[in-house]
Amino acid sequence: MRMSHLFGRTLREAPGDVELPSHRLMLRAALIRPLGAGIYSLLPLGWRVVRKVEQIIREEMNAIGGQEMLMPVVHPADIWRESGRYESVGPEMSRFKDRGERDMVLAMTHEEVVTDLARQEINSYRQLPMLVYHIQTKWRDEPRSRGGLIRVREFTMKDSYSLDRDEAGLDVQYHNHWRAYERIFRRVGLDFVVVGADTGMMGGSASHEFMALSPYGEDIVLICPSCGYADNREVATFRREAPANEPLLPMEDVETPNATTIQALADYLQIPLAKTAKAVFFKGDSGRFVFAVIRGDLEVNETKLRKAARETGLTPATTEEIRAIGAEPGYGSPVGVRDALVVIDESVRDTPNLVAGANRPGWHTRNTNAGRDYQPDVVADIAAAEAGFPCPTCGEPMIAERAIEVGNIFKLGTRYSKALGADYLDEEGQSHPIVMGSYGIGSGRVSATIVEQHHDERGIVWPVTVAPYEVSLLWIGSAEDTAPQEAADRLYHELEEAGIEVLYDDRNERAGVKFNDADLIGNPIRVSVSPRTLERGEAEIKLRSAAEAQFVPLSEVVPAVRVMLDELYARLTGEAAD
RNA sequence: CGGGGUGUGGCGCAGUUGGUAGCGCGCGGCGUUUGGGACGCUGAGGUCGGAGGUUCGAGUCCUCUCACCCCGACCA
Repeated sequence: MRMSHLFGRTLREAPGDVELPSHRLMLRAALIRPLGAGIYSLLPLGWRVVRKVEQIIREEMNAIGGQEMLMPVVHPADIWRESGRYESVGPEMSRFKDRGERDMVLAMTHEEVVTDLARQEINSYRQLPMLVYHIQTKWRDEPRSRGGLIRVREFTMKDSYSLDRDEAGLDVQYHNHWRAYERIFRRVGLDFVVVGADTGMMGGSASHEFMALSPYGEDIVLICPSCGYADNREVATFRREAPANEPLLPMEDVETPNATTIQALADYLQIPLAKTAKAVFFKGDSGRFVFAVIRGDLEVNETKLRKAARETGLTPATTEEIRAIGAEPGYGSPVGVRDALVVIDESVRDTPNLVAGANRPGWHTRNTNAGRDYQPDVVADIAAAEAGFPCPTCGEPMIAERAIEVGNIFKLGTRYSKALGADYLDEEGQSHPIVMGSYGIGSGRVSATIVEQHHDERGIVWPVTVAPYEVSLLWIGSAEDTAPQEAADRLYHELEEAGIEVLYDDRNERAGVKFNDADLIGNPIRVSVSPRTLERGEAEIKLRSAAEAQFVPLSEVVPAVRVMLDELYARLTGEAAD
């Protein structure tokens, strides 16, 4: 490709309001352009990257028996009504009516369509197991898109769906995907961890997320450096201390003016945070008031609380709602509240004589004890794990890292097949629901995440497997002296004939412009010729990732580039590798 | 949805107490240059996000509105 004809110009300066490195660089390097909030065009260079990512995904999905297909982006609302998600999914799903006043939706995922297909096509255990996938546009009207291609509203995702007769079959497909995903992310050059995750709106029994570590990640993962335990913070647990063994003391009210926070309370009474009980109030989607109690030194994890309370969602309660159940903001206590689901953390069950609120302003109560003074409706782990907390499996301190979710795998089970009636007949002629799994990778997000992990102050440093082109070729010198251009033209044709992808900067620009653009775009190998190199009949070859260049005779450029490319590819695809 | 911020030429920005819009980069032409974002001359390009209002006069003041960005809520 000649840069003089390339659609899309590099930008010397990025728009002032973009923050993420990947967002800045992808704009500057002419990979993407915004159309609206969370909606992007992929320019030719960006599209090449995404297509390479998708091709790697395709190869690995095919390798585990996946069959590629394509399902529609516009769905009749009916199949979403059948699964129950037409009602349960909120405004992130966009709905509209067609000219016949029929309810339609824009696809945010494709479980319903696959299940609909499965009930038509699959009748017998003889047809199972099956694995289908597609790479298709999704629309999710996110309340807040941000960060370039990391979090967008319109995006492209590879989603695969496994169909099996039983859990054992699902386990195999789940494991196959796990392995395939590891190969995919290794091949595109991502540094990642696999963590246990919440199953969220998908339902289902198990889920893992593939997390690329990045300071700009939106998720937090807890990792144990000692034993390898890793979980999304939403579900991460930690080893609890043994229950304290001390006699239960009688309750006693104590005046605590202005002690509306746990810290103020502990300071005022001169006690550790761990001797206080903190009340946190929520209103559940069901309309129920959820009264969570946790020890003062811990924080409530809303995902865990949501599960413990069996709510689909929680919102912080208002002052009026809190007073309506007989509690008092800042001085809340589970003792004596009414019309509320009381959920206590294990820490509250296991720590006697906690100081809690007295449900009246300015007063707390000493020596409250769950079970004696009030009956919790649920005792559960609702505590957020933090960096430094002991690992649940080995007890060593864990670390917390920010990460970007680049892939996930879900065991759906029979949630959708039961709802839509996707059954098969077994050897005895008995009907059973198909056991399903779903597995996603966002190709645009993967591309942006690669940039997050592979850039320097000059621009992007693409892993060779996903670079827009393998080689940036350029000539420098004056336009009058045609020797460098002619040499570069010859190299361009030689490289292309050798099957090497070349982005040829044939523009009549100064050296600085060409070098800076080459660095910005970040193709892994740069080949340049100039009057200086031509004096010795040589070209300069430089790795984007290296500081030093080497010089080779013009006739050796193609084989030299070939060798360097082979090494770069081997590093990412070879089993051994660094 | 809450909080904060920004909208002035393609990009980055300036614009005073309200007085008829400017700078850098980029873009076209000519010339000089040519190994890390050159220089000179010249030229094109803006209903100042939109609507309404105050005023003799609004980029500037007021009201409403739209878009985008950041934080949070939210989220396969």
